[in-house]
Amino acid sequence: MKDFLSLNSQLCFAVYETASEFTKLYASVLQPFGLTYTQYLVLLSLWEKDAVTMKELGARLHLGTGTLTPMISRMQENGWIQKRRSTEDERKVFVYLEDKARQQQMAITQKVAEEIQLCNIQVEEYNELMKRLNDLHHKLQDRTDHKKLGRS
Amino acid sequence: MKDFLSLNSQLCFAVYETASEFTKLYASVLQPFGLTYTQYLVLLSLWEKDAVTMKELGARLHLGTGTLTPMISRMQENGWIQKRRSTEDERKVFVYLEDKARQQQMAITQKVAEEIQLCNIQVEEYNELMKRLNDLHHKLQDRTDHKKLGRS
DNA sequence: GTCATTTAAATCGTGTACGATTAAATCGTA
DNA sequence: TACGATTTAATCGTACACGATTTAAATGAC
Repeated sequence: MKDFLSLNSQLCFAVYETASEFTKLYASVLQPFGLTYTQYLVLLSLWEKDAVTMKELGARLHLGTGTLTPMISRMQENGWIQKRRSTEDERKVFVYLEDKARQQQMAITQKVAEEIQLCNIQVEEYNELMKRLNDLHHKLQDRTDHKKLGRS
Repeated sequence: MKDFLSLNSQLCFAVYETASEFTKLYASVLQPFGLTYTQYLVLLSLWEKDAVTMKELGARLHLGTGTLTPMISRMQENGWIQKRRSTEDERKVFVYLEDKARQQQMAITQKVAEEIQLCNIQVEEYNELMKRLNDLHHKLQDRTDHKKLGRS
């Protein structure tokens, strides 16, 4: 049990600190553009696939409406995106990129790339870390899936 | 640049999603105890070293007073810890574990261990992930250090 | 065709998170 | 020893993040 406590607390801190350092790096790059890290994730998602509903966007980012609704409103106020209620099904709200977001994509990506390069992260490391994160991610998800199905 | 955009967005999502899934796992275990994930990190830190100042606690958790002060107050209201201003130097505020926190350490750790075991995470994976996270963590920090010193 | 159910967003309350500012105590040094 | 600089917390404003509730629209069973 003592082993577990120690290993566990190390992992808790590692995940927590690394994620927050990571976020801060991006935040510092994004600030001049008037973007937060989460808003940047929204743009990343929309650059891949535009014109999605709040529900789909929330699913992609694993965010509920309690987080998404006010954030998307702010992004609309800042001219990054547009929200429009569907006429077909008035429950749905679609989100669209504004020109500003398309025009600045390269500039933002460029600045992020420059900052990342300062860290000297090798592609191998990049991929290995991502693999490890995704493995953990899937194990965490499988666990909840098993629970929902009445444990495996 | 296109390569970078794709790799970068994958890593952004991987870090973000994994950290939030990870946090949610702990949150679900901790909720019956009336603890949040961050409050649990405070306990982990104090179980290792009790009777520290707000400043030291903030340094250990990489949290500023804007986050820490209200959180520590809540934890005091809930009987986990005690805050006492130093008589030697009245600028300093020391944080102490309450009996409740010591008494429940095993029960909390046990519940967390049970939940983690459901994920079938191997020790090798555990260590490898931690190594990768810490490597990234250090590279992120070195980068800011270089900047402060007028770039390397 | 009506009404219960389901679906999609918005809203609310609580709790992080962070940068900037403020306030009080202590320290350094003339 | 006086006083400006530094240190330590607290406070403030903005922005996530999440669970729970609410509201409105669409769907489905009868």
